[in-house]
Amino acid sequence: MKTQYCYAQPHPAVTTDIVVFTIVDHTLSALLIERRNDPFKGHWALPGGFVDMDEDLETGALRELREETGVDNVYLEQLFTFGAKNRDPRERVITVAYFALVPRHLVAPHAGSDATRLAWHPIDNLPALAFDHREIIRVAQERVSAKTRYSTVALQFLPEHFTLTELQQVYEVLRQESLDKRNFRKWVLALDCLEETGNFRRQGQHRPAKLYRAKCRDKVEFFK
Amino acid sequence: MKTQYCYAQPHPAVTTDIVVFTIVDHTLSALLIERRNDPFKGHWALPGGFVDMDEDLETGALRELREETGVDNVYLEQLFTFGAKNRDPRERVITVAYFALVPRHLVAPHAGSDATRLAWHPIDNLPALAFDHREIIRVAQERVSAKTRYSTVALQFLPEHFTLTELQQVYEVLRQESLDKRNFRKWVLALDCLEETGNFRRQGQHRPAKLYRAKCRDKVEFFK
DNA sequence: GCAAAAGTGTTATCCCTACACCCATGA
DNA sequence: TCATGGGTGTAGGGATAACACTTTTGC
Repeated sequence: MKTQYCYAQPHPAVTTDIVVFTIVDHTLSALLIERRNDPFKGHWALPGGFVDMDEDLETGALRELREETGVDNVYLEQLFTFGAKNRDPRERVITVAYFALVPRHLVAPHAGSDATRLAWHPIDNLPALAFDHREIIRVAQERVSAKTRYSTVALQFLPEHFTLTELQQVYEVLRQESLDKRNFRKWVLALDCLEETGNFRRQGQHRPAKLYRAKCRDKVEFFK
Repeated sequence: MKTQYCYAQPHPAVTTDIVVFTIVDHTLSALLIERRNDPFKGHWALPGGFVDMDEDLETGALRELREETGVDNVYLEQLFTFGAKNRDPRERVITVAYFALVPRHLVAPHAGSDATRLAWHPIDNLPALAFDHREIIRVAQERVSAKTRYSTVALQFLPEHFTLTELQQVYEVLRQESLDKRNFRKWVLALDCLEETGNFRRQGQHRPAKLYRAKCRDKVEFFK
């Protein structure tokens, strides 16, 4: 006999979905999984899945991320909860959406055990998406862009050591505008969140760049 | 035979809880209901309840608010989803928290049909609260305070017509600091969100105050 | 006429913006 | 020596912050 879970009142299913952002080739990109089953078979979707009864929401999101993409140890923040009554054709599903920011090259996403396809997609050229995932990505992008204006989230896109030019490029991608190099450096150094590592990156036939590190990595600070 | 709702996988219960804020006597206050049943019988709690299967989340929050407090037609915004695995001793309950901002005196909250007690409580002097509702209120307060810095949410605490002094008091309560009258007026008028009604409020033995109105009530705008 | 809150401008300071050239390296 | 990106300072303008007195009313 099949196990059943019964309640006096109807209960919705609850999932987490995670918008994993990174920057690929100067473009904000999201990590998507190709669905192998209906509904939306063949469409791309956000990593995510059902919340276990004995895990917190954020723990569930991290677990899904690890299981489905191999991505681990990243910045994660709750985004919004999407619960339109018909957003899933099967049953009532409420999803608590998160976004994660990861440094490109530092994480090597790989499909989970069911060997689904996994790929980075530039957010301004997304394929057909399952459910309301396009809307979720849109909201996530807005949130991340907004947060670059009053916090240090942008650092989460970079590995431990980075140059100021790399950091500036992150800001330029997120804010969709080019920034003045001198003003950017003055501003970002005045935040007092960075420190020189003392080392340099030498690449190409030009002057080596100073490497910086966040004074407090994994703590996003607010300013203004 | 009792109706049962059965699923192949365990499902959590999903509720909405609403932090209704207003300003009473120069103090930010939240609307609370005294619980008449266990768990937390006799403690105070946020209005809220289970989401119906055929209503959207925000619709559910508005319905609960109306049913339990009589509050209707107010500014409502999703806050955060709280889903710690043991936050409700009965079963797994995930709550999508909202906050509402209401003009004092304009809404006349009254207890719902079950005649529970209902009262405004200053947020810096809260009674014993049920579940994690104190934490939810804390997060809501932070969010509202933060939003006054870059949006016109503060207008939602006032009725249609108000004086600049009243508006300044709202800002002072939310930002917990006193503001310079001349600078405040210059700043708020420069936002170009207000217009004079042409009428005056005369009260007390002093010069009457010009009444203003939001150019676009019920649209919260961002600036900076 | 007096108490009480409404209303109103100017100045100094700080921050943001615009802008151009020298430096260190590898080929 | 040349090509390439790394690195640096200053001046002007706009926004913010500090600050005090006159106006209108009810009693």
